[in-house]
Amino acid sequence: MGMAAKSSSFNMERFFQAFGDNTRLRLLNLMRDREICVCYFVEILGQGQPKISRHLAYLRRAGIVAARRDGKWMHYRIVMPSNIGAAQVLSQTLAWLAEDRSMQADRVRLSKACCYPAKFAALEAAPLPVPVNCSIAPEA
Amino acid sequence: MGMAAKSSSFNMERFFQAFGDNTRLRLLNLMRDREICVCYFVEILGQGQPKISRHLAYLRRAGIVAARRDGKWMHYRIVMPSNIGAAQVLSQTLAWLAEDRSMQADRVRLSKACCYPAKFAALEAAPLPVPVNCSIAPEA
DNA sequence: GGCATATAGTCGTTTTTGCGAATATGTATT
DNA sequence: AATACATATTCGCAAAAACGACTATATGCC
Repeated sequence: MGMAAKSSSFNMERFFQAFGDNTRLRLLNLMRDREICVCYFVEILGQGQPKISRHLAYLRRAGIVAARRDGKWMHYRIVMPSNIGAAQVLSQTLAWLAEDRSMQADRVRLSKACCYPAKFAALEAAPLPVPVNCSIAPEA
Repeated sequence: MGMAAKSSSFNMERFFQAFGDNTRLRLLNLMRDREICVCYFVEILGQGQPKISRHLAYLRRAGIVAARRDGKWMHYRIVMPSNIGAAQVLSQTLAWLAEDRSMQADRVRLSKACCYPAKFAALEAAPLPVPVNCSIAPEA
């Protein structure tokens, strides 16, 4: 009694464009299994905060990540699109990112920052990233 | 025995950008299981020939398709990238395209054009698309 | 309220992309 | 070699994307 997937109407062009930028790929790689707050992205990628925020907004509009406010901090996490094809491509891509050298390097820096946040002035008071299972997107 | 995949050095950004355009997605969908000559693309998509050629060149430079000359005609086919992650994402994407309504419509038009090429002035003399198995890309 | 902090959004500019029109190349035919 | 045909490439422009600098908003704390 399942309902057939509405695979039309989904904008595949836009979906793939979201992956067509290295900064966004790096953000997704960091969020692969954790919910992370913006200041960590800024610290790990070493890029300006407005740039990070803009790319996160891009991913949010594309339905690939979701945000959660926690006081002053905003936490971002990956959400699986309800479109089946999109979800499969996203999963596959996340697995691919995990194999990439430079993406692994980002993850190493993230681990270090999580262990010793006090060493990064900007992270001293920030909430630590928290493991998550990628949630399913609410009805588009 | 086996050689480990060189997953670094591959430009993921560029790879995904190749999918970030509807014309290119339509071309890939048509090539899903056949080698097709340019005049068919032009006829089925109803777009100018230079535009089609430019997008095919884009896909070729991205290592996603290969071309074969046959007299006056150029035939294009999908090639699986040697990068494992890329190959998996490509396969997944082709399967996704097969589910999409408008992509299915393109395929229907292609089938009709193949059955009655004489009905399309431009295809009268052109070589028919030929089924292929996606070949593996030669060493990058 | 006033100030500090974390993040988001705007503005103007630079870069990149996609396009149609025109042109060039390569192949077959005569 | 002249021509015709299929395809590729170039050129100039318009639209879109990405960026840094700046400004705006939201929250917490005194």
